[in-house]
Amino acid sequence: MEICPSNALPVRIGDKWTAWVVRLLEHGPRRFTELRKDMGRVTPKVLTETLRAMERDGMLTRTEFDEIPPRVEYELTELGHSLRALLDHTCAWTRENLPLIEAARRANDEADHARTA
Amino acid sequence: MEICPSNALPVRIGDKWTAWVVRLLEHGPRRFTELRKDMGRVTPKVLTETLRAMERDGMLTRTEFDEIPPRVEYELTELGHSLRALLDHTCAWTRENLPLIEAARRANDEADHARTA
DNA sequence: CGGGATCCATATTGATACTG
DNA sequence: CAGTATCAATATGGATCCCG
Repeated sequence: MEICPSNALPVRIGDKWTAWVVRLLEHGPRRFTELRKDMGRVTPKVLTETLRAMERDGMLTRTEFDEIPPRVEYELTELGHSLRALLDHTCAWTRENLPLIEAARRANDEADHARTA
Repeated sequence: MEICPSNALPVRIGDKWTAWVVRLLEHGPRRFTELRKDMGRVTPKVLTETLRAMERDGMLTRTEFDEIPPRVEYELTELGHSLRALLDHTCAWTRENLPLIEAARRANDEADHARTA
């Protein structure tokens, strides 16, 4: 799945991994390890922190099943889905404008380099 | 001027002060000290960093006038104004949803507290 | 006036190892 | 499987002082 470049710049939803989690949950509940495997390199600690923060803010629910081996599922709430809509919007903006930003950056860096040289 | 609560949660545009700068420049160019005075407590170092980063990304222009005492003006570019539009959108989302987030937070914190007690 | 330079406090993220 | 615990690295922001 392609995550939009919003992770690169310049709009951030929550902390570093929040947007990613929203994307991975947008089509239904997922398990801890599924999330972990689909997100670049997240340590379990950081993923747990992210999920707990999102749960606290009402963005998702955590459901623990009483089985062995254990199973826990995370699912977006309505509020979480509303956040997804906002994410879509910022992704659209980023897709449209990131090339302009990168062009400006290249131009400015080149100018700086010319002045230094 | 009332800045929207997006500084609090959960969407961030650029670094900590970027959104603030966009707001302060949306009606025209401003000078360094004007910006500084209107933004809570920013040290000149951090404000300079913020402005330089935004300039590099093509969000604003920096114009130096050859006068004594020195005068420098910062002004949003078209790209900067487009960022302002995105900011408006995220502010609207936040205004709508922040109460829900805070309610969820209170509810969860209360539940945790009850479990601890 | 508009910063630059230096040093410091803290928040955020990651690495690694271990467990009910 | 789904985490927790501990420790370390780093990025960010701030304090303070100084200068052309």
